[in-house]
Amino acid sequence: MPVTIYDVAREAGVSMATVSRVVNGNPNVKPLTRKKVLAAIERLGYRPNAVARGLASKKTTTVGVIIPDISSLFFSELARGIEDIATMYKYNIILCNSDQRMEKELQLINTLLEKQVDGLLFMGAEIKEDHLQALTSTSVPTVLAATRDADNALPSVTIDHFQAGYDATKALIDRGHKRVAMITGPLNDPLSGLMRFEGYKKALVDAGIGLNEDLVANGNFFYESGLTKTKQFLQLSEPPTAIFAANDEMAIGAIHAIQDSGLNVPNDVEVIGHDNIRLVEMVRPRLTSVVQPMYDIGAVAMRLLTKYMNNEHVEEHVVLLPHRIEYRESTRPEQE
Amino acid sequence: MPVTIYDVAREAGVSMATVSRVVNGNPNVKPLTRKKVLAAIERLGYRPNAVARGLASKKTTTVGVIIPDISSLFFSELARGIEDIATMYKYNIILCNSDQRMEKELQLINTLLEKQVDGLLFMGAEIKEDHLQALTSTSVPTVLAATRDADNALPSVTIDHFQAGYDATKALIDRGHKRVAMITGPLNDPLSGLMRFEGYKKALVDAGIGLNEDLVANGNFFYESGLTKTKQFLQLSEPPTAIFAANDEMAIGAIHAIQDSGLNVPNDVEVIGHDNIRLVEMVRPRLTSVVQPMYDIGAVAMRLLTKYMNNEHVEEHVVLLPHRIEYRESTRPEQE
DNA sequence: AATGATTATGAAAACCATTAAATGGGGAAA
DNA sequence: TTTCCCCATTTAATGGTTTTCATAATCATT
Repeated sequence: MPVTIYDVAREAGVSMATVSRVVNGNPNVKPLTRKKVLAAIERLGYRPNAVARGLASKKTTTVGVIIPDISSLFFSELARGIEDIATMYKYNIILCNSDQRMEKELQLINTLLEKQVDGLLFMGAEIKEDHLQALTSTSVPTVLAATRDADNALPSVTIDHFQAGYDATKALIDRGHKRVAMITGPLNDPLSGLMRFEGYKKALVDAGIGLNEDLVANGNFFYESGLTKTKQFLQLSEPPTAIFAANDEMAIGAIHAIQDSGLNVPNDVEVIGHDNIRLVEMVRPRLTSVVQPMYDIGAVAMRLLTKYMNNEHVEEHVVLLPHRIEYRESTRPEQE
Repeated sequence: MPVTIYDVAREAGVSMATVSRVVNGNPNVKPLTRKKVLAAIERLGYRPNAVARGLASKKTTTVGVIIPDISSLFFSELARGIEDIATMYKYNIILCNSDQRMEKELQLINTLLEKQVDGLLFMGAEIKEDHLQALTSTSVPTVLAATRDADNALPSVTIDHFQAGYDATKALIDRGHKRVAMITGPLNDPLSGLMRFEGYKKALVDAGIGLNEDLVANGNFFYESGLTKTKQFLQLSEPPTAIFAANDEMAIGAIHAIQDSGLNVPNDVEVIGHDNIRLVEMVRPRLTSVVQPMYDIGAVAMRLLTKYMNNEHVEEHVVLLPHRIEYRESTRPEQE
């Protein structure tokens, strides 16, 4: 029923190979022939079948994207970066939510490979041996975005989370704080969880303050957890005067907990978040945050993937993007 | 190089047809044969090629999703609903951002049809003649999510935006307000823009108040626009005592503008937003908002699409989901 | 044991393109 | 004129499945 390349060939009085050349912009076609073919295509309303093309050419111009949760402010921004660059290079995206469940992740990798994607972009928390095995069981190139495997076996694009945690903590210490609390992410998340926390600890030690267990709480990256953990902090006999939260949602929860207990941000407690999601501008006081360039991470990761898919040479397969702190009103202007 | 169904057939000593049956769960296979085939598959590490399958079966178990902007809080939630149900029915999603640019939308429709998607899920603002033409140039079923065409020619899933605008406005009027302002969306957006505004006007008229042009501002759905439009409202000689914003981001901007000018929400000005995105819980005061069930819209739209793809009977192709107002602290407790 | 009804299996034709190799025609060089 | 080369085009093979149709095997009935 649908129009095939064969129909066009007959209509134009040429072979299907010639039609194929015209469709694919091959220059070896006489202008007159091209015109005839184009006319036939127009007349018949021919639309090339990408599935057949994929089978014949072994290329689908499609990449698989495995993401924990597209409805997250953080990942949706990343996804946008991925998709924009993909579009730029004429790829489409098959998007899959994993909820960071390993079995789902493995199953998705498999499904995407069955679908013959030209490349794979993976976002998640921890990369286990099973992941590596699944991803290397094939020649399909893979790039990790905002994620890294322990041995750097796979190409990845991230920021330096240890340094980010260090910087945020040090910024608070430099403002004269001795009691700097941290609301961490889940510590089984090696980068956003563990590394930021390690950076925090190192900054404390370097400043001669040392770690106070009472001032550390494990959050889960959600607003609620920032709220409740901070309430607990405020009930300490010596509550913190500054809080670093491992992401912005928790930081905003922290701010509200502080405000709800009658205290002022930043005068009583200063707060720094992490990621600099769009939300930080939409709260009062606006949130000081470590800028993790989500869009760029996605974009760079996708760009890197295109290089692998084209067999271009890649000089450095572990990319670290710069971060910085964007100061807003949840911290006081720096002391001179 | 990769293992094909033929390799498995040889290894197992059967024909490819039998292997195909085993792989696809066809019951007409002797248990012993099935076992042999399964063993061969395991031994060879066979992974079915979905592209070849798609060519042969004319089904790709993939649906195309055209969305204005995946990084938007609103649409990413919708997308999650879509993806969850898609997964449930064993479909994958090709996700494309349109930025609501018509030429891009049309081009994406075409690309997705080339890729032989089994169905199409479209989100956007206005559905023009060109869209309808592109979408009906094919037998691939399409469902509109959070979008509707003027003639209801296409299946769609939305809420009643007129009624939603009416209800929000009436809620404010019922609280005794005479000067109820509205920050609308772009009025070329028929539902979120125009319809909500129409509902607002009707509620005013029904209450015998009538439209006051000074109390209407056209926003663009972004935080900034809520902020600036509200500042303008507050400079009027008779500023509004209540504001209905066509979405939550603008409503939060409105709250901040009010607070920044030293006034109190809700005591001086009450504010109602629209959509009930996750953000509404993360501001102080928390925002009263018209609940538009984004996740459900996505989920229901996808479910509807599966019915069309399976040629199941559909009783009603224009689905209206219920909405309601979730009251929080940006409005005062209702008068008895 | 013959018959018919099921069930299990195989052979081969789609599916719709790409692509490598073959072909034919035209022009230039010998 | 013959030979060689180049360009445009065609022929035919290929990609990995599903699916139809035919055949073979099994089983229950009589």
